[in-house]
Amino acid sequence: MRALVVEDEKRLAAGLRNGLEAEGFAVDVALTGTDGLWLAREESYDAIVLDVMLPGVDGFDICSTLRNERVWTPILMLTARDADADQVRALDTGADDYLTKPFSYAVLIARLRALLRRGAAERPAVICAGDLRLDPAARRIWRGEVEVGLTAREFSLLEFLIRHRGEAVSKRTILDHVWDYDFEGDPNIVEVYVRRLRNKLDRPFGKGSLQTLRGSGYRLADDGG
Amino acid sequence: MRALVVEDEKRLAAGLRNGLEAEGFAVDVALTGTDGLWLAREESYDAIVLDVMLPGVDGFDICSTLRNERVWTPILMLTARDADADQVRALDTGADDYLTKPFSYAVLIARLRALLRRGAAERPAVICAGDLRLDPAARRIWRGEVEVGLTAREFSLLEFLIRHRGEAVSKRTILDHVWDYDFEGDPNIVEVYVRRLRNKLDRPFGKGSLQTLRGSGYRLADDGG
DNA sequence: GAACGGTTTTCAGCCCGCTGTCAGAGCCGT
DNA sequence: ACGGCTCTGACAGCGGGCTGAAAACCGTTC
Repeated sequence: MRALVVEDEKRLAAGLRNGLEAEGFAVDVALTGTDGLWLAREESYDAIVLDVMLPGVDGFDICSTLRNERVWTPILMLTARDADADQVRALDTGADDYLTKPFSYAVLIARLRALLRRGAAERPAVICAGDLRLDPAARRIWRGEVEVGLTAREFSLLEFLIRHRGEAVSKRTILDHVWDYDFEGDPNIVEVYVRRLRNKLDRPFGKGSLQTLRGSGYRLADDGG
Repeated sequence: MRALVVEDEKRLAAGLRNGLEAEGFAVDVALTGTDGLWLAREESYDAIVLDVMLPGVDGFDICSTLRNERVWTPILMLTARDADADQVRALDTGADDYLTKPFSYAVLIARLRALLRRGAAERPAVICAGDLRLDPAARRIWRGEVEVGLTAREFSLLEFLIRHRGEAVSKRTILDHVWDYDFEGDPNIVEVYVRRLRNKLDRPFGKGSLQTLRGSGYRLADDGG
């Protein structure tokens, strides 16, 4: 379990590191908001403990930035005791829980564990193949930073392919999974829809992620093209 | 301070009543899960102590039912020592803390006081999606600064959507949650109500937060439009 | 009980765009 | 050059969703 602590008070930061490490976490500490944001983006943590009061980029900024970038790592915010508004704002900007200072480590750990348990299950992960991103819950697709609109059938097909990225999938398999399993129409429909996906996801971006394996089906490149 | 104790072992129930009353709590005791749930709903407590092992409706059921009904009274669950899974499940179903049997009254009281301190303020009073705000307790809605009046059904629908903001929700799911789960009328009703929400919340403000995902349902933009 | 305002549900018609089909051209391995 | 896949553009039908209105329902008031 890796945790990131973003906290500018050095004493508190050190205390948190010790407390969490004693509980078996691997801990990184960032002393500024900028560093914190950078680490949160670059590394992959199971949880983030975030002080709201930071010089420069504050906790709210970091939190909303991460959420905007679709980073769903569980975030526990540390707020000042008397600032009620902070707590509302913490949850609004996308934090999963908050703790008012001062707090005991026992409580912190308990909350963090609760978050971790909910954590991942909460929202099904977005699936990526290179710079192709698919959010199953929201039913949204991005190629790099631009969102691409797909119809229901196009979405199902892409979802199937991206879940099997890097694998060869036969036309028959696709028909069974994306169309009704008893579909008895023209298998050419798959070619038609592959083409539609290419037109929306590959051609405009100069990519070639959706490969034809003549005689044995199709494959979505696992690096997204 | 009013506390509810839900516990079927009479000796333990009596002990808890004495211990808590000695600490200045006004205590109600329920000996069955059904009674406990009923009391928790009807009365207003500052804390609930809930045994997981109950004949009939058990502690988990009570807890999740209450949370679903948006009753956020702090809940302390009493679990069996060796059942690790119970403790996880306790927190997952929405309990705020748990205690393994056997326990000392001193610890119970201490934990309970800790819960009370965090207490009700814990849960966000309002849910937001961008500049769309919903106050579940007060049953009020604002778009930006202006309050919008909704009927009961409109409110339920919006509440459901805003709790799933950013996610695609199918018409069937909506029917199950906003209408009776066994609703057998015309699903067109959802379209009708979506339209009413749009007329009240989007159109007058030049927004388009309530999107149609043809073939797969609706989605409330998580930035509110 | 009758009248009434508001809410909820049903209904029928319309529209648009998704879906699946097809025929012809293109491509590839043999 | 040939035969089988695959690609491509066009097209017609269908059905999902939208809309306005009317009917059923429900709680209130007289």
